[in-house]
Amino acid sequence: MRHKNVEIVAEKCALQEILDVIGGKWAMSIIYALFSGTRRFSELERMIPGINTRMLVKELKNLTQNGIVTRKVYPTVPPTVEYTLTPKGRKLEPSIAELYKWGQEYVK
Amino acid sequence: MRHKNVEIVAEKCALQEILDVIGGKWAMSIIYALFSGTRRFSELERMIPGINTRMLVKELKNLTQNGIVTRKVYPTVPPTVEYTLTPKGRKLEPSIAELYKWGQEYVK
DNA sequence: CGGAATCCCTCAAGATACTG
DNA sequence: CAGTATCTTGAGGGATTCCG
Repeated sequence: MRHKNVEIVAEKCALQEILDVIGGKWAMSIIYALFSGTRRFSELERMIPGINTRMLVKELKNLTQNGIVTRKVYPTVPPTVEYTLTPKGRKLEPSIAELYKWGQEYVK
Repeated sequence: MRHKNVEIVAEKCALQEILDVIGGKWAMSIIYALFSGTRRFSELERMIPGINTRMLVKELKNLTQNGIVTRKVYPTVPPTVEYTLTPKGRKLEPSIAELYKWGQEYVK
């Protein structure tokens, strides 16, 4: 008999927070795009094929509220808005980079 | 000017495969539970609070089809079914472990 | 024990048009 | 340019019952 005691894993808190951040369909793509540095809204839109305005806005708002990215507005005309990863967000880099590596190794 | 060229990131293939595997609400919990070794269906059910039968079945089927876990049936009465990570699945360990660490560091 | 089969429902995600 | 504002759809997920 290999497993006498079944330990409880995946207590809600940690898992939920993680999935709230990277669980969305586009969150990882956005974070990944921001690894390369600060980006404007339209840059992100062009870097991530298939995303639409509404989803980009929504995810960026979510990431901002979760303390993953910061949003900086320049009062220009037309408006300029820049998004940057926070330290908390940058700490996701190793994990996400690893996941991408895994994906590339195992896709077909 | 910091970013002359906007590189395209997050091509669909890699990202889609990754999210098909760990994007589901319970996938990460299941994979995480299997890091500790082979588990029976009912063990997983007890290790992951909040999951229900249907979702566990569904995710395990998904993970099996994606080559993340293997399913072994023993013709006993009552039936015994064991789930184990494949090498491909075990290669997710570093990334997911990192994510959990991140979650624990940054939850509240 | 390890599922399969139903029913039900919310909400994530898409498309599109409009605006300061 | 960087977003709102609507409308719509389908799939993800939950609860429950039944079965070999």
